[in-house]
Amino acid sequence: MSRIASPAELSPERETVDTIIRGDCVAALEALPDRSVDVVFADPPYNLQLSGGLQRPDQSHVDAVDDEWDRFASFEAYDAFTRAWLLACRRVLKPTGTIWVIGSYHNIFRVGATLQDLGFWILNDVVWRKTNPMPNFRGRRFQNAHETMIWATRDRDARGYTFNYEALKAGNDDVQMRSDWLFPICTGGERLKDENGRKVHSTQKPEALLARVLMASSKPGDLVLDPFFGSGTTGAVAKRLGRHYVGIEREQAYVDAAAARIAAVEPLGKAELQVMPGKRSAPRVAFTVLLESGLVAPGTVLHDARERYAAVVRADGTLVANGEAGSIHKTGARVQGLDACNGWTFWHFRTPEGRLAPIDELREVVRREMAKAG
Amino acid sequence: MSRIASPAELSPERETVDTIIRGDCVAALEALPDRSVDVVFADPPYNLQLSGGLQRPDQSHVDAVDDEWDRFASFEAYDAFTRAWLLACRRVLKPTGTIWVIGSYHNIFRVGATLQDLGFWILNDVVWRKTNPMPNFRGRRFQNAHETMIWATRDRDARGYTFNYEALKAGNDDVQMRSDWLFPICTGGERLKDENGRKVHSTQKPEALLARVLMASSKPGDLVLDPFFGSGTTGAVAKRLGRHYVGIEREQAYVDAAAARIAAVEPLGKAELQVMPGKRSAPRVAFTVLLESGLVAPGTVLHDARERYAAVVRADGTLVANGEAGSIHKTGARVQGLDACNGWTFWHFRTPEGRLAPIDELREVVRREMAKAG
DNA sequence: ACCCTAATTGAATCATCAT
DNA sequence: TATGATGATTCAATTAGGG
Repeated sequence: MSRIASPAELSPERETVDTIIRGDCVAALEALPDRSVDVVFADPPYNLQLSGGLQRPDQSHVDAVDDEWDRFASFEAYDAFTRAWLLACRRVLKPTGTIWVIGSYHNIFRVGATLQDLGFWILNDVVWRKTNPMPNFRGRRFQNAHETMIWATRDRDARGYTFNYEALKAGNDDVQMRSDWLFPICTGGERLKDENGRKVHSTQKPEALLARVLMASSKPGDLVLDPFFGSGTTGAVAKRLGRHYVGIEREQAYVDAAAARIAAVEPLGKAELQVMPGKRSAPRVAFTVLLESGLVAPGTVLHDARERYAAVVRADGTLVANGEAGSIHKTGARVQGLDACNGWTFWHFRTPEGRLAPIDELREVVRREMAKAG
Repeated sequence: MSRIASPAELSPERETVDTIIRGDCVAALEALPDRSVDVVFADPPYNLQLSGGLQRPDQSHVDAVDDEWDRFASFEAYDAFTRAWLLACRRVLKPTGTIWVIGSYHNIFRVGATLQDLGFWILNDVVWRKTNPMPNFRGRRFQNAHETMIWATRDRDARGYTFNYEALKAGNDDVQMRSDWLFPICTGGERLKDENGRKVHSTQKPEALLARVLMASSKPGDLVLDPFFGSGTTGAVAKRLGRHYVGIEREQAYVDAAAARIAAVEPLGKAELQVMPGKRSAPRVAFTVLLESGLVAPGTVLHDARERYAAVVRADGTLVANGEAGSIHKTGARVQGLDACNGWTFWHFRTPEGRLAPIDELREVVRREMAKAG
């Protein structure tokens, strides 16, 4: 199922979808065409000031020294590395695409500032609260019980990015999804182990986290890029949710583990993957269509829900209230003394049973008719 | 009780304790001696970049932060401002002192990176989760339900900073305090209002938040500095908790309001200066969590208790019945022809033993898991 | 005094399409 | 690219007011 490739085999002209590219992230990204990716999910290394030392953008090793100048130099090197991979991701991101980056306080502030400097526009920071974080053993700090994700568009004025607001709300007891998410860390059967029972990757992310990220910000069939693929959680969840993926990973051991893992994933069926659409994506229906189809007769009197206002429907699809005519929206706004109004939900008609119902219900009737007719 | 001073009256030699200094933060800090402050709590301007107005769905106007003090020409200008006040704070901070800075995604990444650049050493980032955040009115993003605080020492190898680990743990059901805190925003009687009933300051912080900050990272008698004093929450809480304070504030109106507020504060007796337990989080479980955690698989068919109705679970956390999708509650209501329905108790799944059980049982499983995180 | 409903409000980077 | 029309969109808490 998932192909493994080295950068040399790939070019923007060749198919890279559902592939793990082995190699350095910036170099490997050259194999991807401009503006081809819908969502980037990145879990970059933050081996900052730690025993492992720091890598330059060219992956050469920086000697860890505790001098003042070196500390500065180290942050600079990390920033340069961050700039390089973020710029490469930005090139391959569609104008309507979004990027997620996850990190901890060691690196997330530098990543966030760099994102802003490069022109990305932050939509949210989202906190992953861990149900079962590692305790603080020394008792010298608060238990580090969360990580931070930044969600951003490519550009400040980006329009048309995917956010499945309605579906998230419907799955969240009908209240909108907040910026703090609670999930367990990755343990148990989900955690990849090698033949000696040791964990394959030190920071394997839980699939539940990626599932919410991808359900929120992508559509079935979208292309998801993970430039630090690691154990392949992004690929596994993308495949299960009917999204395409490209993963980039330097270490052969991770590549192999991820490929095997993804191969075992069974994608969900089309029906289960349908995302609940919001009204925004529904076809537009003009008020005149209700008249033309006989659902509303000229001369009908419409009211607001509490019958404080009234208006009469004219044959041309306008409403008249207090002697002035206008669209359902304009008239609704005018009678209330407001700037704007959604006439579809404001104006009500009386049903045969005597109930007062919004004309939006009639629009729904029309939409169902339209759907049947194709 | 609290003295108000202009910088000209002050010098490092004169006593500045329990004083509000009116003036620019960097200039006013020159009045303070080197290494004299135990804790800095800073709530700098967030550099919100609001383009236009915002209306609620009912067309009422959202009173946004449009204060002059929050306007910066560019990220560069904001960074220069941040460097300047952080450097000034660093000079007056004791080698054993710590600094807190609060912000949102608009500014906190730049603040955090600057802290690191200047040599501060981050101990934790702490998330303030709001019980009652403002909604996202247009449904284009996640509800912005938290702010971030960074807690840092003056230097990388700082020793001897105050962290009342045992006291915090004792007040937290004997488990160590996590990095995610839950508090309501500042409203009601605590919120300072002017004679017209309008809020005095657009971003007044809750006293509970400051109380936990100061109880965690300071001792009675310590000196707490707030370089952006605003309505004086830091001073009020410091006085109540038996800490000394210095506040710096540019605007006379804020200075006056803060002075009056602090004057009315009654300090607690020594015996009462114990940690207050945090409010436990309200256990809300989204249906999507059952999917994300694998307790329910997409495609599962749910029934009511008597199997008169059926619905299919989709990956986005919605149910489909008779071709229409919606939340567990909405769908349960629709199939019964009712206005409302508790989907958790209405919809049932078949257990491995063949028993029909409400999905509420699965929610209980998740709740037990989540309870660990508060 | 009490209950129920309505109104108000909070650090917010909050639309899209046709012309 | 700018303008105007259409029409999509809110949660928790407190406070005020009516009965």
